[in-house]
Amino acid sequence: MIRVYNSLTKRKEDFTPLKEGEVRMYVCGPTVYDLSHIGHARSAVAFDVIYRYLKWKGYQVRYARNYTDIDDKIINRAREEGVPWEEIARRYIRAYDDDMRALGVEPPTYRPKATETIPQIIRFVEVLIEKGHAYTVEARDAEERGAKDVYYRVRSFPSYGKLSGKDIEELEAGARVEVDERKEDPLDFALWKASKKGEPSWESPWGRGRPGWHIECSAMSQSLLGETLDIHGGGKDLIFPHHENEIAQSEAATGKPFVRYWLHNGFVNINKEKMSKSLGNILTIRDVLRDYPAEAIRLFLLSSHYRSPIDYSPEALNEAEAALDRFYLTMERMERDWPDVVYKVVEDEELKAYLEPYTKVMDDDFNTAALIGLIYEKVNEANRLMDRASKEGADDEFKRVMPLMRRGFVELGRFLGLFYRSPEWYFEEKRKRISISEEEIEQMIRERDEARKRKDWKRADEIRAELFRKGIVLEDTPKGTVWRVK
RNA sequence: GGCGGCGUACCCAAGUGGCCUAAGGGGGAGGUCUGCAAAACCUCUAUUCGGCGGUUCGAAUCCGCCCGCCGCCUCCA
Repeated sequence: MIRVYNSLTKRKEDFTPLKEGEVRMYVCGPTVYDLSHIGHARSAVAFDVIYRYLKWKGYQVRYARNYTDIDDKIINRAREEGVPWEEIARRYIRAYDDDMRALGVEPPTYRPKATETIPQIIRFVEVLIEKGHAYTVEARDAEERGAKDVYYRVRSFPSYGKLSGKDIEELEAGARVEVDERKEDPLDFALWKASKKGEPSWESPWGRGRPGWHIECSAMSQSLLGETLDIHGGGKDLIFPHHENEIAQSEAATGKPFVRYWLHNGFVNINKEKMSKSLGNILTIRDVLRDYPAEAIRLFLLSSHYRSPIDYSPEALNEAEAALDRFYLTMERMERDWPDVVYKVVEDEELKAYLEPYTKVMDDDFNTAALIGLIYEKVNEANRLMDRASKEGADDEFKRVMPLMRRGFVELGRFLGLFYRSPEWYFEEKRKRISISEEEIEQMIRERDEARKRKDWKRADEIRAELFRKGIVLEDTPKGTVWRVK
């Protein structure tokens, strides 16, 4: 039984999807007006693991993650650059997709765009008006005469505030939004905005206009996944007002519960501070990808629980990379030194029993941090067993356990998106980061071997030190000298 | 001001009533191996979980107060 922390009830609950064996999940994707940062990566990776884990557990999962491709920020950006807004949206959707691919994030089942959901959005707004949850007002500065804005009537939804724990009266009192006399209530939010001159617009019953931000998620999730979702995710900062408003829209329109389990991921901080444009400490996914292997970034992100804040630092990424090296070094040793043992086929039942402790921590609110801890205990154990076997020979227990371990790593890696490569592939990738050629390295190693044969330790150590400066580590093994990237 | 979260070793980070006399990674000290290293392994590095009280047979885990940090309340992953 999977248990999840539900932001709505603020408790961990047993996870039972509405329809047995099927999970419908929706996660708020990016507004595509700029390159995505490491915080977007965290959200995407966290829900990627949840998605994969649910599938791995045997659920049939339908997962939607949207692109908000129409928004003030996109329009502003287009204006600044003097290009059509569509171009901005297209450019950053592509950039986001590239980043996700680099990070090994699986594409969701559906990737809807707001601009491709306009008819559903319009229909949704109409329903809200029909049911008395929305009203139109005369638009200001509209391009088209007589065009209307549509607002959601927050007071018409009694449980408004149930997700964010906010009290409508207190929100009212502390409202920082500028007063707009056309609105019945300062808290009312836009469902549809009449477009101004030069803005993108669509035909609607209220004249040419464009959708508000919150409505697109309600409309997209409903049209793709139905009226009640099992899981809805996003960053913690979306709880209010975005997700609160989604609930108000969807539940007012359908009369049914919108979401069974609300999941929210924590932030990536830099020096304990939230990343923000104003602080100028935004770190794009690309920035980080330039300095570290994508898998190390994933390991860093998954080494903390998804709800906790994590602090980004070069040291933290270096540690993640070192830990990954350790894993692949061990895997390499297993496959290279004990091929007859580790590749032995393991029975499904046996594997299942072996993985039990691992799935137990994942079942507990997707605790990837604890899982990674367990994996590294096994890395240690694998090395210990191999140390012993190489001295005393491989006994039956060794032959039984080693294939399970190898297979276990691979299996767990399937939903973590980690530990799934061959060691050759992993180290090959690291080699791309160094400037010295393999021929040069081999040449220097041969030279060093000569020196070693002469017992010219001084010269041998010089060569080793020189390679080290170039990012190459040498290891003298009984089978000869091997090298790898630092 | 309202709402929410966090504070575990030198650093990162699990654990949230008894498997904890507290995982895992990094770092440090010593050792095995080695020409010396590296890698790997072994031992050590929190009798203690921000502080003070309380509940309990039993608390890092529950409750209260205090201290410190952070987020949301406006666009935001």
